[in-house]
Amino acid sequence: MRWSQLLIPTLKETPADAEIVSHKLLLRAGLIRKLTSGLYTFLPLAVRSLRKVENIIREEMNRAGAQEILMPALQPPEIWQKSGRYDIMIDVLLKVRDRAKKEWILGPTHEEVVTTLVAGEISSYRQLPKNFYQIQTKFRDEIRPRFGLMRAKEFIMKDAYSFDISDEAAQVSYQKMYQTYTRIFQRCGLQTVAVDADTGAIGGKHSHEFMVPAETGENEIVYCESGEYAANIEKATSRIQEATSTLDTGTSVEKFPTPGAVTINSLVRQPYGVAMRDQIKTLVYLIDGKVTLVLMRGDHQLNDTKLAAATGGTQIRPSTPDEIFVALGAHPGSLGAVGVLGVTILADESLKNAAGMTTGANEDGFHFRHVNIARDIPVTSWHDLRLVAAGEPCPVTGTPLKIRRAIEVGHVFKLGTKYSESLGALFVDEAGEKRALIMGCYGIGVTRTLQAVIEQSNDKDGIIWPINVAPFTVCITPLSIASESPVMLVAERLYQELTERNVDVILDDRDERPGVKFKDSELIGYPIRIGIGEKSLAKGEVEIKPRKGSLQAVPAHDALEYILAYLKNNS
RNA sequence: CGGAGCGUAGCUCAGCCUGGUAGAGCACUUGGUUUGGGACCAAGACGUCGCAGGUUCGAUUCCUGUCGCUCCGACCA
Repeated sequence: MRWSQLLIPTLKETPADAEIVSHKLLLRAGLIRKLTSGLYTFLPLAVRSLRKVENIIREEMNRAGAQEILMPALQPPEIWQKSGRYDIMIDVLLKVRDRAKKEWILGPTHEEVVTTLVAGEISSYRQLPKNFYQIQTKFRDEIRPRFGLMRAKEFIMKDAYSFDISDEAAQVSYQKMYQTYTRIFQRCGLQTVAVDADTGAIGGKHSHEFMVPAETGENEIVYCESGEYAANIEKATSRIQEATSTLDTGTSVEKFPTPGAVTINSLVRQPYGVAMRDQIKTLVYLIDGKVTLVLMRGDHQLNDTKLAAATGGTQIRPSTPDEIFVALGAHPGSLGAVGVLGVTILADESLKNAAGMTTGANEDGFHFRHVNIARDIPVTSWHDLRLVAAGEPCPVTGTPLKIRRAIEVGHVFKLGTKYSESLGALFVDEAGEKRALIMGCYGIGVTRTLQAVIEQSNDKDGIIWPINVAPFTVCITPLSIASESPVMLVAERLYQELTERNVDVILDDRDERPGVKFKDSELIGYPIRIGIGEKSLAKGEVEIKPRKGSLQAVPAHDALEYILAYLKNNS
């Protein structure tokens, strides 16, 4: 392609509404433009890279035996009611109405549609296993779209769904996708880490997320440097530290005045001097309308996701001070669970056997001490509810855990029979029995992956595209564009030759000064630039500048071979 | 949904406090000079100052409302 004919609106200045480097570069390099919050137009260069990412995904999915289909983005609400997700996902569903005022859903994901398809078309174990995928636009009513393509109302996703006859077979499908994802991201030039993850509203038993480590990521991952353990912080656990006081002095619970002391920290200070880990923090939550007490050790933080997973609740929020006063007769800061009856009490595992603890007395200005949790608190059930903190022992190796931020680009789930049962996707097994299909689902945020590549690969001058997903692989930069000049003749010849070898090449035929051309090519980040100017051409040379390497003067007649060799060795 | 900030030329922003009908740089058009790292000179075009009310002789400026955008949060008692 010739640069002068493409819409590549590069910017010298950063648009005001971009916050993170990849978003700034998407705008500055002329890849995207915002229509409105969370909605973007992809310009020619972005489309080229996007198609390359999509094709890598297609090749690898096909290699893994998956079949590409294309499902409607517009979906009937009835199937969402059948699966039960119409209510659970109500907040993210975008809805439209047709002329008859009938409601439709703009699909945020396609478990319901694909399961409906399979329910109708697959009926025997002989037809299994199957894996169907599509690359399609998804719609989600995000609370707050942000960071360009990272979290948008409309985005492109590759979603795949596997159907198997047994858990063992489903495990094979899952593993195959796990490996496929690893290959896909590798080919896109992305470094990813696979981590244990919570399954959230999709449901299911196990899942892994593919994470791109980045300071600007919206997720936190917990990992052990040995590589033995990595998990999303929502799911992460650590070995329980045995620092909690378990000394049962035999002393019975004693109420003592604590005027004005309404935080963990204020009880740590004198005159009380109670260590954080010797306190019980009592949190009050409203879970599906029911008041629930959640007990944590004073030095621990509650992990909301674990709470949701432990209770199976869908509507979870902290109670308001007023609701708390009605339920417990005291205000936040003086709450406790000693002797509380008729209310569900969930406690974190780290409090098991805890004794000699201090907690609120449900009377403003008073706390209890010498609390023996087994003796004094009617705990309904025990759970792992803790938010893991850096430095805690790894559950596998015991060495200190680390935490870093990351961008989620892929997610694989074992779904089990949640959807096949609710939507009637049954098959007849070898024995003639009707059973529900075992499902898995596998997503890749295609547009997010594109931005994650940029977030991970850039420098002060601009994007550094990995060869496999660059909008153009080679940029030819003639420093004069007079049509019969020696410079332009060499440029045109190389352009022809590279095109004939199926190399994606752009010829910068703009009538611009050299500085402008160099800056633009570096901002956009083509993997290789071929500079052709009168000076070097006088010596019979052209200048080959890999985006992340140093400039090489190469004889003009060797340039083609040099580039082909470079591409072969670096992609 | 709560909090904070911002809406002035295609982009980045100034002007507003102290009201008198709008500016700079970049980009764009024309001409000229330039031409190996985001050129220079000259001329030109581009604005319902987000929108709607109010105050005022007069509002980009002050007040109210509204819409949009960005960020933080939606959580620990």
